Amino acid sequence: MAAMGPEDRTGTRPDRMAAPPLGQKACTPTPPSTSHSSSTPDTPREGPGPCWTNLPLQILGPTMHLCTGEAAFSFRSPESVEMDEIMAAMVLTSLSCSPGLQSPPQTDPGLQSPPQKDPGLQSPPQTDPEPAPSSSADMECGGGELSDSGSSGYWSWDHGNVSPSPSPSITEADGSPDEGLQMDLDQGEELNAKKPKSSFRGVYKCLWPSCGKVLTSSVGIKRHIRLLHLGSSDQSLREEDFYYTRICCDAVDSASAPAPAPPPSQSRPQALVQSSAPHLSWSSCGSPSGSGLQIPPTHRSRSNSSSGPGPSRPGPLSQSAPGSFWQIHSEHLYQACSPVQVPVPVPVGSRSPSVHGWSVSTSVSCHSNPPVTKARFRSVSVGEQWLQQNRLTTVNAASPTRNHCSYRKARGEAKKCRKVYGLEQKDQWCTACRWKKACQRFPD
DNA sequence: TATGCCGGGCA
DNA sequence: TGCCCGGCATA
Ligand SMILES: [Zn+2]
Repeated sequence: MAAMGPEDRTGTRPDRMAAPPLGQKACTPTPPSTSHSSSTPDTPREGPGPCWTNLPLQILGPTMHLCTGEAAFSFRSPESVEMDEIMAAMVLTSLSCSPGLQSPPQTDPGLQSPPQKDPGLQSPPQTDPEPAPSSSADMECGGGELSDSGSSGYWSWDHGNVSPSPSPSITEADGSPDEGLQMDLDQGEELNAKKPKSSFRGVYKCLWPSCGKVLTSSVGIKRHIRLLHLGSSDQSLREEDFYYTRICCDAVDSASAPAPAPPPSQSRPQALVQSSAPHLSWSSCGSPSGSGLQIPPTHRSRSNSSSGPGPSRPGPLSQSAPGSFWQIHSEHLYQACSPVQVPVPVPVGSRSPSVHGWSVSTSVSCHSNPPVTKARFRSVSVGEQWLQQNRLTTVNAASPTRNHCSYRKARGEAKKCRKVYGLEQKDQWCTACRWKKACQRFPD
């Protein structure tokens, strides 16, 4: 599944991606993933200019983001920044959802220019809405890093959330995942509730931190945001867009799926994500989790809220866990058998390996003492000896610790009486051999 | 299949 | 306790 997820998405994405020429959308998705992979250093590959900007942002911090491309933004006055944000938001909204929603006047130009839009968006708006959540989200997705992306995702929501819906919005679909993540993080409940609704296909979700309200109409959601969250202010009018997301069935599904995954990711997942694909970003998160492979065995402690996801993760865990299990098993094994001395592996019970170890410790040593010569001298005594020794050995072995390990010694290479003398000369055999016991004359 | 032995039974 | 053998594991 997991694997599929990412790929599929990528596959699907292309269309979408292509559709929105804007770097934005493309960016949103990618950044997260990349960010994960290369935490800081990498400057993203330059392909999608804007997108990459996000990366730096994460690292730098909310305000900084702008920068990748242009430090200038950082310097800007808050107001200007806000303006930018608004602009960006407008553009995004227009692109993603409905051109009609708000006519972003010139936004378009601004948007297209990759550098600006990201920066603008992220800086101000973010802080308000979901500072904390984003972080949490990050955690889940795959690594702390993601969280940053999450924040970016925040923004992404604009583009991203998009609903696959019929036409235009397609591009947005990419972004949707982000939202899903955040949402999950912040409000897992809400998501659940929403999903059903989302099934519709075009649902607008309120992104306000504590609010998960879902409305079917953009107007309604805006109204909701404006009235309940923003209050009535000039900015509020425009920022509404920032606080709601459009969700499509697809988006929802994907989002839901991924959500679980994220938790597991943490350390390794990132790698996966990266490898998998840039676009994956969120979706990738899901997939990775799905793949689960690596994940985080030990650390995952925080799987976040993810009480649920954690368990699901077994996949990954399983692997990681497996490792631990292995050790455990091995240890147990040793305990069981080795207690005595020889490291001979438990398996011994069955066969060969044990030979050296235990033979040495127990029986063999004993026999070695009584030189062959003696044995030859007389069989009778030998018989007794054999019995005694045999008993002794058993006793020693048994009492001490290893009961089990009643392994059979592996057959020694040395020729025994039987072989040496053959059936014909059975008389020549040592008593033990005659009795079908361990040969004393030719001990291993 | 032959060999080596354990485990068990019998006297 | 001594002797023998069934049966298993291994080569
Ligand atoms: Zn012998």
